[in-house]
Amino acid sequence: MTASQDFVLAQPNIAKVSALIGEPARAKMLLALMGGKALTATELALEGAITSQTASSHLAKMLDSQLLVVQKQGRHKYFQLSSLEVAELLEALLNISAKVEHSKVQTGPQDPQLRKSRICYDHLAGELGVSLFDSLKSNQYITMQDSKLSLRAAGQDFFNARGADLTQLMQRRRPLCKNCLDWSERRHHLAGSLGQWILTDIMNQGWATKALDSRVLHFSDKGLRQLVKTYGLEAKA
Amino acid sequence: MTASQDFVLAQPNIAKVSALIGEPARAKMLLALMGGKALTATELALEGAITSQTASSHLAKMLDSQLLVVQKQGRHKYFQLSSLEVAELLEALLNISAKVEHSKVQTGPQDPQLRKSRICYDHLAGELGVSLFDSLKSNQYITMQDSKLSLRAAGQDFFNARGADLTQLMQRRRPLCKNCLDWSERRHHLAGSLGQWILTDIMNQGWATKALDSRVLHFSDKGLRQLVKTYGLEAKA
DNA sequence: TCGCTGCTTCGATTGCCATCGAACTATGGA
DNA sequence: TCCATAGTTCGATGGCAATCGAAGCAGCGA
Repeated sequence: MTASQDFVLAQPNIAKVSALIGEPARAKMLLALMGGKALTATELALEGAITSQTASSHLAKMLDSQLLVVQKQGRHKYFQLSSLEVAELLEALLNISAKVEHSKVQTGPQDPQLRKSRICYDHLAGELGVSLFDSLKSNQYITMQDSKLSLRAAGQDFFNARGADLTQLMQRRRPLCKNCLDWSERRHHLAGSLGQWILTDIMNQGWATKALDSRVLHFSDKGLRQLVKTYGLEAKA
Repeated sequence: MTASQDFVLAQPNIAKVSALIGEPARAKMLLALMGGKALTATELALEGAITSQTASSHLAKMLDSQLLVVQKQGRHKYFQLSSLEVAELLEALLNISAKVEHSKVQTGPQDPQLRKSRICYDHLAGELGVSLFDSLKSNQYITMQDSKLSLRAAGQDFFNARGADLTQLMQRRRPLCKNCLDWSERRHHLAGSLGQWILTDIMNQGWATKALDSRVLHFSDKGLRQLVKTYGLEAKA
């Protein structure tokens, strides 16, 4: 054998991972897991609209290639995305796909709930997510330069006053503020550890509840008013 | 028909795009295009190790879903990735795939050339890319906070002196400095419009030439010395 | 002990799609 | 005008992988 033959092309095999996501049933399961909540095999089978046998086979494959992780609890198995990177990969795919489909004369109607406010793995997305981000910017709490975000002094005061432990948030490896392109709105919303804190806070305050079966976030009337008041959201045109 | 039925689940179809990339021959073609250069249908067929008929069918599909764009020149067709976003998606896939394969006992040897220095769509990657980035940081030309990069005054002077038109670079929509995780090194290198400028400069100075058939960048001895001297790279351990 | 439910394994079926040979069109050069 | 090359279209083939029924295993409660 020649040495040069041995050294031909050793790129990571992106086809394998991509083919996994490329199967419709698996894609549906993965998107369901973008809600951030761990789901059982049966729930995921429902999401994928397939029988539990088929789902079992799919889930085994996704575990094997480490897209998912699993926790066993009694006779249930709870699946989750294995890492933030997987969520980010899915987000990148959502964006490209949304763009492609948009240019091809919009077909079906968008789910208005999903469009209004949804969970993007661990932070708030959709119309409300975008408005909130706009508001933070117009208050100069957060400024953007070259698509990089900074939390200004006023913003630090604001979030400290709301009870966020910014020093602790900053110590994490992931950035404090990060923008995340929204596939339904084609504008940015706030990700990063601060984005995560805001969503947690919304839940803790009881302003909204997660839908059981999707990524939709349901705000109560009161919760929505509180959100608008707290962050000074613009009323929607 | 009930209204609620109409509104069920209207997420972008990520499976379609992902399935496209999930086919090995197509994946190879896309990775070849990560070199940034436009390639003809025949060249891409070679990359994918398939006949031109098959390649034609694949290319038509990728054009249709707007992963690629094409320019006709006489009897040749030159294909390119359609946007920076597609390149970023591929990069995300490379990273996840590299991580997965790494955890499964490294199989084949990595191509040492590819590992040393390669083109990542429009900027320099591989060992040299990482060293260069490290050097820019240790000189305080660029600083990192929360994984966000800033070009400091000293760095602005440095690049201005090298003939970069920073004001023009900053006016583009994409960020000036952006870090990009390197799948072979598992560390960051410099992307963004400045990263692009550096690669262009390397080529203009004649320090390196693109390999005809891959993403590998070949530095001449002299070019490499110049690069090391100019950017003050550390000698490799 | 029994039965219910969550999940997995096995095997047979099915349908899709990548593949290539052959034949075709189009461009450019001699 | 004729030939070589780039790319496409068509049709037949083959292989792979998703699917589900049936059967099995494993917790859990009564």
